[in-house]
Amino acid sequence: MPKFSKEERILKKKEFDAVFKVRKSVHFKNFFLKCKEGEKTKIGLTVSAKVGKAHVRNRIKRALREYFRLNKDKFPSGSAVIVAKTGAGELSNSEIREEIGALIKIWQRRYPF
RNA sequence: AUUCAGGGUCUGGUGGUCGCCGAAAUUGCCCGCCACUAAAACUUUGGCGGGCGAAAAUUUUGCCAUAGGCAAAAUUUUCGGAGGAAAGUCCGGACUUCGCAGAGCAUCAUGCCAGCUAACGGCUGGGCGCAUUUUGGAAAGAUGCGACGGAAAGUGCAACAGAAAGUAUGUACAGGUAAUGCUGUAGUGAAAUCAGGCAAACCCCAUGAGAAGCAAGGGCAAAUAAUCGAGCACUUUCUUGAGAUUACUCAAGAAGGAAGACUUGCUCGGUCGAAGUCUCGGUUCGUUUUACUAGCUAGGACGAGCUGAAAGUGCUCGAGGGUAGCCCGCUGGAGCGCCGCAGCGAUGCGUCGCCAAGAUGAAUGAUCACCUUACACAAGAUCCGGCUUAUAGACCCUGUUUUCCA
RNA sequence: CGCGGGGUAGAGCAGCCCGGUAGCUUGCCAGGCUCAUAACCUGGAGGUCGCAGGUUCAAAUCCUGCCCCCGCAA
Repeated sequence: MPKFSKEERILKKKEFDAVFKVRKSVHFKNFFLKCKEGEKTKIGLTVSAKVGKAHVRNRIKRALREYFRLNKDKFPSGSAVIVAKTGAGELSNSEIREEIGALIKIWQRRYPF
C-alpha cells in the first residue's frame, strides 16, 4: 500500500527556491503547479493565509497529500510544488481531487517529459 | 405544556481497510564512543547513543475438500494523539534576557464598599441608580445592565438661538414692596442662581506598574571568507644596547589619571574608558648651571622634536566570534477527577486516585457500512488565569410571581 | 507566533492631541478663451469620515468591541 514519508516531501526553503527558479508552470482554476526534473518524486505544498483560516488550509493540504499518496505514479518525476490560489478554500475535497487531476493532465500535455 | 429569560454539561458513536506524528518494547545488521590491556594495533565481551530492517506470529485471497494442508500477497508489535472557543491578542501572571546601590520626576493603567486570587481591567457578596417582568399606575420580589472617587483645590469648554451661558438680569403680563429682577409665568436653549453641566477635557486624590518578549534565551557546531596568535622560510626597512668590526650575530620593548561613551523616557547617582596629551626611559638640538683635565669635555635642570620598531608573501597548526545544521527551552502543571470539611458565595484545606498532544513547510486524515440525514463555529505552536468575539444541535436545572388602585 | 502603523470625495493626503464649520492637490462636469486641442480663467457636483455600541446638549475627533489593509523581527 502506498506510503507517504518525509523523504517524499519538500521541507526546506532552499528546495522550494530551487523549484521556483524553473520557469515551467501550469495554472488551473484554483491551483498552479511547478516542477523541477529529478530522480525522486517529491512534493511541496504552499497554502498561504490568503486562502482561508487555519482549518481550511489544513483541509486543503490533507486532500492534496492524500491525492499524492494514492496517485504518485501520475506525477512527473522530480520536485513538484502545488500552490493554492485564493478561491481554493471554497472547494470540497472531491473537487480538489478533480482539479489536481486536470492540472496534471495539462502538465503532461504541455511538457511530455 | 408552550414561549421567553438565566445557568450548567456535551461537541458525534461503533466496526472494517489504508495513511500521518510521538513514546515504549522484541529482534537482526551496520556505524560511533566508553570499559577490560604497561603501550600501540586487532579481536572478543559488556554498556551507551544513532541509523536501516522484520524472523516468528497474524490477516486476507485462491485451490484441495476437511477438526486441516498448500500457494500467493500484505503487515514488526503495543499505547497515545486539538478546542469550547485552540480565534481576537484585549488584560493579568509564570518563565527568560537586558538593566539594576538606590532615589525622584515623567508616563500609563485602575476607580461605590468588602472579599477571593499568583495576579488582574477577572470573579463573588452587599449598597446605590436605571430597565424589564405583555392594559395603565404603585409597592414588594425576581432578572438584567451600570468606566457608580472628586465639580465646596484650580484651569478650561458650551456652536446656533437668546437680553443674558456663570463676575449673569432685559422685555411683556401678573403678584409684591418704602424702593429695587424682589417673586412667578411666558419666551431662547441641552442647560438660565442651583454652592448648575462636562473629569470616556486638563486635572486632584488613592492604588499599582523597570523594559522587552520562546523568532525570549541557552548548548554542540561543518564548509568558506575575513580577523587574531604561534612556528618555519624568504624579502624590505629600522631604534637602542652588547659582541664582532667591510659582510654579520644576539637581546630588548611598559604603567597610570582625565575628555567622552553607556546608564531602559529624563535627572541625580552609578559603570566602562579611545585618539591625543602629560609623567617615565632612550636619543637629537637649544638654554642654563656645577665640576676641573678648561674642552665641539663630563654630570644635572628646563624646553622642543623624534622614538619606545614594523611591513609584505607563502606554508602549517591553533583560537575566539559566528552561519548552515542539530539539540535544549517543550510540557507533571497556580494540573485533572471523586469525596469530605469551612464559607451566603467566589474560593480554600484535606484524603484517595490519575498522567492526558508536543509538531517545526508543521501530525488527527481518506474511504465503506450502520446509528433518523451526523450537519455549526472552527484546529495546538512556551505554559497558565480571565475577558471579548463566532457558533448548528442535544440534554439537565431554575424562574416566568404576589398584592393594592383605576 | 509575537510586535507595530493605518482606514476621510474617483486617487493621494490634511483635519483627530485641544469635541460644534469636513478642507487641500489632482481628477470629473458645465461655461469662457482658441480655427481646434492643451494650458489658463469662472462656476459646480461628488463624503454611511471602515462597522457597531457608549460618554456628551453635540463625536471624523473621546472610550470600548469587531472588520479590513500594510509593515517589522530568527
